[in-house]
Amino acid sequence: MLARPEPALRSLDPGHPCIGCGVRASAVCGALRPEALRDFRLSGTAVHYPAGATIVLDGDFAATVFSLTDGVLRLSKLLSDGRRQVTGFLFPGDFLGVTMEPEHNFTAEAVAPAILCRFSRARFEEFLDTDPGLKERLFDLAARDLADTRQHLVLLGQKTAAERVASFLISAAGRCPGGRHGDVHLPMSRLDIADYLGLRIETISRELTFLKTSGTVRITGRNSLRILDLDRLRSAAGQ
Amino acid sequence: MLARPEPALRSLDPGHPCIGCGVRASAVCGALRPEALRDFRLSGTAVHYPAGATIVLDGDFAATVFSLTDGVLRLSKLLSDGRRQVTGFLFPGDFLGVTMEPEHNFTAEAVAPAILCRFSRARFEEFLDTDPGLKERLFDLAARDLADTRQHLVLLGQKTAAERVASFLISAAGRCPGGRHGDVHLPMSRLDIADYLGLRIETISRELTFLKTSGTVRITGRNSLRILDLDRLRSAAGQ
DNA sequence: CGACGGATTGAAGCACCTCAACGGGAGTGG
DNA sequence: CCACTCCCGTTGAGGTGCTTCAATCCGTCG
Repeated sequence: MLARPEPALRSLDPGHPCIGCGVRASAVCGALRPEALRDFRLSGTAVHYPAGATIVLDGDFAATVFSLTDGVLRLSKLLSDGRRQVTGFLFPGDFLGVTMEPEHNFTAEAVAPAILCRFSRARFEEFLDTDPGLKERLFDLAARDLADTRQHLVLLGQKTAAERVASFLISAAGRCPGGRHGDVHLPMSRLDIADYLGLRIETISRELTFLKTSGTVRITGRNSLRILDLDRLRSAAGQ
Repeated sequence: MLARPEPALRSLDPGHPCIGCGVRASAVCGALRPEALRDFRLSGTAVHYPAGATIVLDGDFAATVFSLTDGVLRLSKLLSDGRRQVTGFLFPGDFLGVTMEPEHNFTAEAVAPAILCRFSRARFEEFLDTDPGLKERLFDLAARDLADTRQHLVLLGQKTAAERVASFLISAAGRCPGGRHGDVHLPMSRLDIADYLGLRIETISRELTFLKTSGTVRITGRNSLRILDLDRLRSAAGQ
């Protein structure tokens, strides 16, 4: 079960509802044959969520799974007293519910207005049985998710505030859409970043201004910055 | 792909090499039919490691996968300057290499003398294709692993030292073998615990003595303790 | 323009770390 | 059997990195 190459994207009927989907190649759907994709798409419906909306709640029965086609989601877990750990962010092409567990084990909320392709889980499982490639794709996604989460453990358990912020910017540059020429778009708030990195918003702010004054980055807006010195940022990230 | 009940363990030939394996029911092998199990077992060999031995290294090509039949393993990731994050511990019945990725993404070392059942990955993948139950079992294991790791994120990102130690003891009581009547066996060193919890050994020590003086636990040995007040420990764990 | 919410900056506090000394059980050699 | 040693764990005292609390800034929207 080696990571296999992206399946070639075959041509679709002009009228196919997935024809305009910008994430078809990278999303799980990309693993499907065109014929299967039609059935697949017909079994799912596009749903819109405004910024701040909750898509699934931690502990909810997982009656549905989603493919994110547009927007950004924040995944988080809450302690009883309100402390929140953001476990990750989802970007277009990402799948919500990879583990196919009976209950979701995190809360998913829209950071930016989001469009998702929703499937009933029962229906989705039928596709899993029909199309072996889809199952393998899902397994690969879970494996990658696990590797990313372990890296996140290292960050939270061992890294300093400066290293956490630098690491975050590097991974954001790689994952957020629009990461050309060192331009990084940060759709989430400082509080989201803080809860993701296990820090306070003031610390995020201080570390960002330090990176700014040291000439490592240029803050180009509330939700955007440009990496000026990637080498320095990498060494600041502590590996 | 709901978590399915343990497959009933069918009777084995008296001469079968797996007949005496104490973890057959709970390990991945439990998903196999007796006929398949025989072939399976013949393709794997039992290997012994002394305490402290390295089984796999982070980044190593994953030519083999393992099922742990006896002992305890420590999984960890290293930063370049030597800081170490222990991402988890493996106990008898656990599988090493669930994600079937081309490279291991953590180092696995024996905390206590360990016996593992080793399989070539290529051979193991053949079994995956033959026995659909095995593949599902592996997926379920990966899903549980991911859920555990996310819970660990919450611990490292949000919890205080006292909460981390209490949480650790509770989960150790559930996972370590021999956890009757509140007796908890801690096969790993204080340093291992510290690196698992993102703390220093001195802090572990201080929190344990606090739990002792508050009457929550009784330290019965260097590697063992007894939980006297589980309710108090639970509330100390912060959920 | 004024008000609001998110972000930044500053000053003081504290949780955990660092450094250092001590203790105690296991193994070894006499 | 005891004495020695080593290693791991514990305890203490002082330091620091991040937090907490509070004030200010700034872009957005009415």
